[in-house]
Amino acid sequence: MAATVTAPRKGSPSVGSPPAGSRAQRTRETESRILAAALDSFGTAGYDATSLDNLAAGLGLSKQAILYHWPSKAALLDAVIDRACLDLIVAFDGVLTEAGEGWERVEAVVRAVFRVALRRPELLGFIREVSRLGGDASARIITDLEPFVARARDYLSREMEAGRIRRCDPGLLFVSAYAAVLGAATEVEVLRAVGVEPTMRSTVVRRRELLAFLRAAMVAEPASS
Amino acid sequence: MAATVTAPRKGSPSVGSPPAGSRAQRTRETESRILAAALDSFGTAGYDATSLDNLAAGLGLSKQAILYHWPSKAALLDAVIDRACLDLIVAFDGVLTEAGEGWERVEAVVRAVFRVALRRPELLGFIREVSRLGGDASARIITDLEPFVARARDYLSREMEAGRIRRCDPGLLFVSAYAAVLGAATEVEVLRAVGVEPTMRSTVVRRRELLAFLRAAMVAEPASS
DNA sequence: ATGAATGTTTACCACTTGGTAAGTGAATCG
DNA sequence: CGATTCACTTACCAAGTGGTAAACATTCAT
Repeated sequence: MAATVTAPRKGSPSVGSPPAGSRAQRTRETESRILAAALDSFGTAGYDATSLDNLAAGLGLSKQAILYHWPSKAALLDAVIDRACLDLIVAFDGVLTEAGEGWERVEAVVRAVFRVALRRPELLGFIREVSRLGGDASARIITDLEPFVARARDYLSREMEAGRIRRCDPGLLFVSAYAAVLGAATEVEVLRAVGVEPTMRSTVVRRRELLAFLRAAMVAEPASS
Repeated sequence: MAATVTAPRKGSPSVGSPPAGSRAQRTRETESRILAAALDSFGTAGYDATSLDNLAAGLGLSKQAILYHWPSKAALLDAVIDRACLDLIVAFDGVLTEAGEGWERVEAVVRAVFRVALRRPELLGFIREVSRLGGDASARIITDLEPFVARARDYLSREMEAGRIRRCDPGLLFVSAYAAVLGAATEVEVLRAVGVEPTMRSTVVRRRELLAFLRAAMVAEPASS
């Protein structure tokens, strides 16, 4: 654009100039940047409120650069869904495989959710947004997260079997817990409504409160503090 | 809706011919119809995905008819918010004033929420949508529902005082319960994900399950079956 | 009846939307 | 080296978007 770069050799600090790696590598990186920006915007502003033009401008690209990598906005959404689900699985995989049994593990998962809610709020917002959009998008996210959900349900079933968690329909228990956790982690507006400013400090309190709530609701034997 | 009006002169078969009442009355009715349609569309399709043209067309009006009653789409949203909050307060007022003490009353509220979720799903969807939009809209809904929320919080405080409900921060307990209830009532996509088809029958089971969940989480003394 | 207020429509506008077509400069490959 | 593929841009479009202006019909007050 500005400089007369004939021999990039030495990474000129301007944007887009320095060819960092192989072509395929740079392409992948561009796609990754687009996906990250789209995930952010979809998850915060919403899908409808996100225009390809704005998205591209924020990345220093033109809209057609995006449409080169994906044929349509809907296709981009699909790609973002896959990416978001991958991120989620990565974020939770550790907690789901390690972590102890019974309540301990549930607590670890809740802590993981709050960690994600703090560090990457757009990710949870995006899940909400997609399930709001319905249709193909919802179907896709369900498919993507199916193994994940299955593990959670199986885990709950086993814990019930072992008598460590109150016996009930594991699917419905999962929904209740999911709703409570995601809500407590993301519904900042509601928090404001009840007079709780969502600061970092209050988040800690909120998490503790939610854990007590969940513990009381899920654990089988009455837990004497 | 069709016949028996005074003398529509020649009843042109087109819509909107029969003048039902006084002018002011008909105006109010038109505004009410617009608000109802907007609430429905905002609550299901979403605010951004709802165009004034479509909205008007669905009512047999033109877009400008809407813009006559409210100066902008944002102003219409405000009006819809007020209306939705009014509907909510009406729907819950009975349960909040009548209904017994302690757990009994919580249960009555949860039943009311599920009733609303079944009969008027768009209403709860709209609340979600507005809190997602943030900004002025969220502020308005918070203001509108403030007395409502205050009553709920006060109630929880009193019940804790009386030892009927587990002692904790009433605001945070409210959030947890709110998230769990609204989620269980509205997150049909998540339900599908865990293999629960949201039929009328399963809704009953879901409500019972949620009540058990909430009861375990909230009630102070260990409730023997 | 007459004139004003009211509710609504047609016409129009500037702007944005997702998407297409064609062109361009650089990296890659024969 | 030359040809080609690749990643991307500029130019453009038809279909909407919320919103304005003005004309029109009906109802109300006088």
